Amino acid sequence: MDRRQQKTRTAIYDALTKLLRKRRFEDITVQEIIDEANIGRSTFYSHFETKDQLLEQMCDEMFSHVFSESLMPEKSHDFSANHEELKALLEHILWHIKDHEDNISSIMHGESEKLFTRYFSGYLEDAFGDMISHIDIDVSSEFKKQFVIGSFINTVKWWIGNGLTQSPGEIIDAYFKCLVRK
Amino acid sequence: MDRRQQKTRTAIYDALTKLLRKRRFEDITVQEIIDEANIGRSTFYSHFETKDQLLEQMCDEMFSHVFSESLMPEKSHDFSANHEELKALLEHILWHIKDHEDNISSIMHGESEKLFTRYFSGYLEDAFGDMISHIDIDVSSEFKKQFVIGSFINTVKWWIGNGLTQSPGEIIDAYFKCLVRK
DNA sequence: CACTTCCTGAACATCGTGTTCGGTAAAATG
DNA sequence: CATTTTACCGAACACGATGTTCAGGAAGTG
Repeated sequence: MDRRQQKTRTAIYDALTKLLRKRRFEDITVQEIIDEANIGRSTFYSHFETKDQLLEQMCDEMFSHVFSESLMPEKSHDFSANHEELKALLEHILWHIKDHEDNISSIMHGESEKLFTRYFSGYLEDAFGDMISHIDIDVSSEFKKQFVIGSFINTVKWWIGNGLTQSPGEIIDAYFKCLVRK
Repeated sequence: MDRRQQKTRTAIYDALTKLLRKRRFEDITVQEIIDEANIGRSTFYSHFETKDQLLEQMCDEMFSHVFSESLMPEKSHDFSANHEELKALLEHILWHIKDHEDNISSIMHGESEKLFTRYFSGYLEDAFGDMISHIDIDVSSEFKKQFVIGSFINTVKWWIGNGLTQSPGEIIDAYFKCLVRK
């Protein structure tokens, strides 16, 4: 790919990231992004059709980094071993989130938060998949799924909202303590 | 208050409610609301400064209905009695939500969903208050609060998103089964 | 019947969006 | 190198939504 394209692309990403630290996405103007990135107006529109598309592509890229590097565990037939692997996997994801703290925190306001939830939720359905079926509670599996995944995402959002104060390990421990109640 | 004011006010509310059934709040135009309400442009702006203010006031009114009629239980010193009262209170709220199904469902998209969460969360902090301190898990009380309230709101959102298929009683039962794991 | 308050709607200024296009600079090609 | 292709630039433009203003008409009040 042309170097020039790369340059403007990252200039735009960097500009948006910087602006997102100060205000919500919906309050940021295309012109501001253009000025911050120091590019021409038509250049912006030759790269992205709209401001929303920019956000989506930027998130796509970021989340694929966060999640793709977190490989799914091999599924053994031993449930408790699986359970430990799941905890390790989730903790691993939290570490990745911590790595991208700067970008993720700024995205977690306004409309863009929903993108996060959607991505995360899709990913977790796979991760939690058969763990959920092993939970022995007398409620529909749909409800179980909603409860387990929803409360996990919530917890992560809460963690991010508080500036990632605790360590990933602490969060995972606390979450499973609340969920499993051994 | 002047009857005319009342009329235009409810005309505006009704118009917005109707439009919200079809698209998200952020995609609705002031002019559309005006046309749907069949009022003059300047009339709208003499009642509300902006579109957002309209939404906020409308939600204020609705949520105060939903929650104000749900009185807090008297706090006894018997925890398990308190617990039953809490379940009854929560079920009561869900019934109120069901009553306002039409309005609430349309509000639960886009930015307005956050208003719901904020209101609900504030209300639940009171409701769950001392119940949370009685849960014996070795995690910080902040975390407990986040987990309990967050997962409840999630559940309710999920319920609403699915068209309030189950009965309030079923939802409360399922929620407490997952939470308490007796 | 006065008198006050509210509604009306056209006209206007303002702002953000997205497009167009002739010109310039920088890569790629051979 | 010389040539061709490609990306960037930015001013100008059309468009649509927002919010304000104001003079005149309609509806409540006493």
